[in-house]
Amino acid sequence: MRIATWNVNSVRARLPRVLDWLAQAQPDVLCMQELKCQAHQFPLEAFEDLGYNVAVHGQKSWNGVAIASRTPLSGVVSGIPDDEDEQARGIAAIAGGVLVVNLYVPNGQEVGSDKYAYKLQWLDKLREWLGGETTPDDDVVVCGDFNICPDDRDVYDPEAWHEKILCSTPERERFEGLKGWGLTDAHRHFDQSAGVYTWWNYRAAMFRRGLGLRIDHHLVSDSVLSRAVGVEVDQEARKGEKPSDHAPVTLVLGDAA
DNA sequence: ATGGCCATCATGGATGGA
Repeated sequence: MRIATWNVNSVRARLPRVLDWLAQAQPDVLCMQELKCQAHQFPLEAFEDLGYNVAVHGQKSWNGVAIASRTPLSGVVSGIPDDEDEQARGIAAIAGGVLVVNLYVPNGQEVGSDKYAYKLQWLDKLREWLGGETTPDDDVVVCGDFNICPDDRDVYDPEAWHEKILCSTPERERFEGLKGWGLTDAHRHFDQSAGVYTWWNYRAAMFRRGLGLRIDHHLVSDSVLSRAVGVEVDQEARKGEKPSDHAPVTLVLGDAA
């Protein structure tokens, strides 16, 4: 089973790239973030034509998340972590027996800003929501665009980013808190090395120069980790015409025991 | 060379992204 996450930066602007990637990579599940459209604007038929069932949580202009799955989705929940949140940043569903939680964590803009406070509060609420929804004894994958570099190995220039947005200690503490609840950063489990990135700024030829950040993650429960074979970042998808600024990241699971 | 982009809504330029 392959569970991918990809911040597509507009599903409508990116549709040909996303469909090409789906046809080629053949994930069982694709979690998308930054749809930048309402649910009724989502190009549903194109996904269904490729054999995917889709659950969409959208909003006008910004944010928006969706889960596409080859097997039917059940128990779809949106409005994560908070029903009152007007921003469409979380959707969860059971796919192939696994609870898949797809997140687009707020960016935070700048440490100390109102948006930064919202980000930290959002992450605190997420932790509460998870505890109320499931337990780490279940098959759980919490994935998406976390907008957090867990440690300095995930940053092309740690000095320049020291305590900056995406790298500040309070953000990293929230990430560690999710791990403390009972989840494991799947990529880091398999690869201790520095310099594996999932996002590269469009500006300044950052991708060509290999200067990026690792901010898209799979946090998995122990039962999922025991089935995991590896995590793949598809840098090819960041090349070519009209790419997203994020690469798709795929958690690969072996056959269920 | 430390700056370079891109999408949305709208139809110029502000806003947001990370």
